[in-house]
Amino acid sequence: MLTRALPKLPKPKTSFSVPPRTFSSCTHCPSPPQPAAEEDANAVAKLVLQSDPKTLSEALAKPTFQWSPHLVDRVLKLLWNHGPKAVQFFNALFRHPTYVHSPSSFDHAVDIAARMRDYQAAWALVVRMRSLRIGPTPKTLAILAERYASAGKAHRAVNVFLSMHHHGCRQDLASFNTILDILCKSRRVEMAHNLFKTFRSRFNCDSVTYNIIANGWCLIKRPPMALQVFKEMVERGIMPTLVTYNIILKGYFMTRQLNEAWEFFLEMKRRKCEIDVVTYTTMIYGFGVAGEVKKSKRIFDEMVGERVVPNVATYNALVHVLCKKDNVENAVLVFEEMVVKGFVPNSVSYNAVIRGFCHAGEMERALRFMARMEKEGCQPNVQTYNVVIRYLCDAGDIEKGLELFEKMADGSCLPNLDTYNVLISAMFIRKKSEDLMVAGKLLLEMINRGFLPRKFTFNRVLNGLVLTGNQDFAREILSMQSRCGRLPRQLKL
DNA sequence: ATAGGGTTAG
Repeated sequence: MLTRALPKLPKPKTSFSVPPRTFSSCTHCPSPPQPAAEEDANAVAKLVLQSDPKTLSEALAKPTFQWSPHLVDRVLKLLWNHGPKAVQFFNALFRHPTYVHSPSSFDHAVDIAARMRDYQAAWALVVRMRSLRIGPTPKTLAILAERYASAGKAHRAVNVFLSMHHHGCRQDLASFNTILDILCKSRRVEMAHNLFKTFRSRFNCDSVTYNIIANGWCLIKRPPMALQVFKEMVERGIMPTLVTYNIILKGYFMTRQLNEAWEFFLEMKRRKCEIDVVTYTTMIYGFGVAGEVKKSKRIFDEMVGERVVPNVATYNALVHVLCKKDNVENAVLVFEEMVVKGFVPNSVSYNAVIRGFCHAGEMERALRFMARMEKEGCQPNVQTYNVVIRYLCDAGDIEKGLELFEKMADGSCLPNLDTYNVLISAMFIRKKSEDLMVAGKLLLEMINRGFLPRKFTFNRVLNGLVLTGNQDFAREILSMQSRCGRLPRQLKL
């Protein structure tokens, strides 16, 4: 029996439960940040995208702009997918006669520079924060560590943590938990576990620490290791929480151990856990994705019967499952039910339905749903565009895909790495010389925007250009590739 | 930015 394999555990401490916020995000009552700020940010982003870097400082110094940390942060977020422009904007404001950057804007700038792997620029900003005596904060260093980890430089991430005190930050339990989480989320769980074992006596590790490590093992599909962490936690007198249980539960689903997940869920009930909306959402999603849609729906009903109130994430899980394993029409019914009950769908909800339509080959309905999304005040995001563009191209409507892509250029939703990859792949469908020229153009454009194409993408485009007789353009891309630090492969031109 | 549930695809 599985339950016998579970360590003997005390009844978990239940996390503090927040009352459901069904109507708190009503569309008629906009949240605090002034609606005007959003339009200002869009206007500034557009201006930055269009202007010559040399005259940008002057333009930004004009009294038309009321600079505030919030506005600067908004603009940086809009320019997120155009790193060089974002950095230009941030630097140009240094020359403003009165405005001084806030720590949070610095953090965004550090993030953007580090994401482009310009660590020198990122550290220069850290130094500048220090001389202005506004940082770096532990968050700044966490951002840097995260960028190192996701660039495959986990050791440098650890070094950032180990040398925190050199930057005027305290090494405490919170920063320790953060670095462990960063390592785990970039799948360096073994390294996280080792760091944990090395330093656990120095910090008063808590349930959060153990939960982070347990979650890490689940992420790389090793629930047995998570259970071991669980056991060790109990042995050391740290009470598991509902979060711990929810982590293990999801771990079983990730390894497709449905029976174990079900048994674990029953065990949670037996141990009188106060099963919450996260537990139920995990169950609904887990069974649904595994194809057990009826069980998903039954669990949804059970939740309601138990007076656990679903939220948008719960509905999103169900909508996703119905799109994938049932059919879009039923997903739409659940979506409408959610709306009727007063829940405000978010971009995840809309994207799930849009993907459902795309998958069912209903491109017109997907596009109409996208328009509805916009009308209801939920701006289509880059994921929305990526899905629709991908399916339009797959369906052979490459012109329409390109058209949508052009629409993104105005700055309200700039294309990201995935968008470029999707579109470049689409340029191979028709095997037309002109399409390959477009692919080459897109490749150069993405590099100019701070994205580093994979070697695979370079090779594919190079091959395509050579095969269609565009040798000159291929040469240009090859030289760009070597400037990007990617080894140019042998190619006869 | 100290932990858990919805954004990927056959």
